[in-house]
Amino acid sequence: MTDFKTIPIEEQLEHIRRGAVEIIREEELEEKLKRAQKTGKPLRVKAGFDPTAPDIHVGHTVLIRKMKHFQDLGHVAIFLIGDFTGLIGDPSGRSATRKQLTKDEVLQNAETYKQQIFKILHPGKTVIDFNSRWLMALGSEGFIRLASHYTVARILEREDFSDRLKNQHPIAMHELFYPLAQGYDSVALEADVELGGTDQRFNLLVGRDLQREYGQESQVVLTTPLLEGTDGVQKMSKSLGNYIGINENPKEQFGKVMSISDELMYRYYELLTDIPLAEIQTLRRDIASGKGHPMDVKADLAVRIITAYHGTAAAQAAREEFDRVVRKREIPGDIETKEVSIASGPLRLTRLLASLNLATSNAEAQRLIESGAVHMNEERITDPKTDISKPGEYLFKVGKRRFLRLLVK
RNA sequence: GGACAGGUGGCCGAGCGGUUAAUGGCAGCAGACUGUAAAUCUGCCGCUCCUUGCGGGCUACGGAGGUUCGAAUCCUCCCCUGUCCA
Repeated sequence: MTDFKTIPIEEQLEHIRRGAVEIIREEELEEKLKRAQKTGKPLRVKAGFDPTAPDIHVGHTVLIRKMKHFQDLGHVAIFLIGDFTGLIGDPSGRSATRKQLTKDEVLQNAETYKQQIFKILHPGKTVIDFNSRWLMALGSEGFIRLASHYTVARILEREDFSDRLKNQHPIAMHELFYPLAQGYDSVALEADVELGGTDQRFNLLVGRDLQREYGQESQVVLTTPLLEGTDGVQKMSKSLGNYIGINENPKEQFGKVMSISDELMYRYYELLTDIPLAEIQTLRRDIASGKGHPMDVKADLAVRIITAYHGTAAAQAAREEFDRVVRKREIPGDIETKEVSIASGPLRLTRLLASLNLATSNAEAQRLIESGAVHMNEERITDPKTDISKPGEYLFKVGKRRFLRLLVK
């Protein structure tokens, strides 16, 4: 078995560096790796996650895949669920305080996490922990004592805080404690390395300082980029609706990957696959010279991503379905069928579309019809006053990708 | 505690007594085109009713009242945020 005890340090570093934005400090990492090799003791690599959002999208996987890289080298990955920090909640804004999670909900969310992250991580090599274990035990006295290890000026250095201060936006007291709590996690776990998105840089660095304060060797900090969402501009997030969920069905995932811009796909290649960087460069060159076709390259990317979560067969099927429905504008293989009765009189199409969830409201249905988006039995409907008055089987198509078979009785 | 500045549609951000469901941008949806749900261009973008009309009704500019024929726009009180002073 090859792992950190035998793999040359330089090779390990190379593996770790891929996709990393910053490693603070690389010399320290090298030292830690050398020591691990000498003592046979693996590094403890920690990354924290929010307990309230166990819906993982491929943006999160950039970080999780980095954990996997460490695991591949034989190190220990600690998947830390921030149930304590999540308990306090981060209102940031005037909306209602985030609801507190019960112990049961946290455990349930942890299960959901496992079910998703183990598509990437090795279950046997992953430690899952909860920060309430030690942060709860601190008590208010311990918390204030913890706070004495850091100064206000240093906390306010955080860009996000100083910006808000400058722009006259609110900063709640408890927000100042977040970096401290997170930093203390590293102390409690005696972490050698902490991974986080670039937005976490400050918090990760606080961990280094606190470890030193508590007489430990400082962790190495490795930041990963925040992946742009399908819009190509903003970071991927569920609330912006520009995400690709790893639990989504393959067809949906395929479409979403195909919807990213040609430029963005190289970034996805780099951060969401393990294809060597040199090969990605070749793909780019081939497309620029006309030797390769961006659509095919993008479809390959989609297949690779989907294979990881649903297997090869499902990925291929998704590709074929996409070819059929989107490229050739044909009818998809399996269409949902619903039934409706006209016993009480003819049905106005607009209302029907809304009730079938093919449109969000009657008004929306009318707009769709007026813009030529609605097809019934392969014929475009242009009259918003259309009624369905005869029984039979109808095939509805709304836009390019919403299909429904309707049995009218 | 005092003085001042703010709170507008999913977000950002105009409007500051009347064709204002509210300019513009982003996001979203649709159509055309295509090499894909890329790019580009165009249209739409609160809900609802019908006799589908530059139609009717309802809801909307932090909250509650008030002034006015008429308010997001003026007044009063309250809530929230920030700045400065104490």
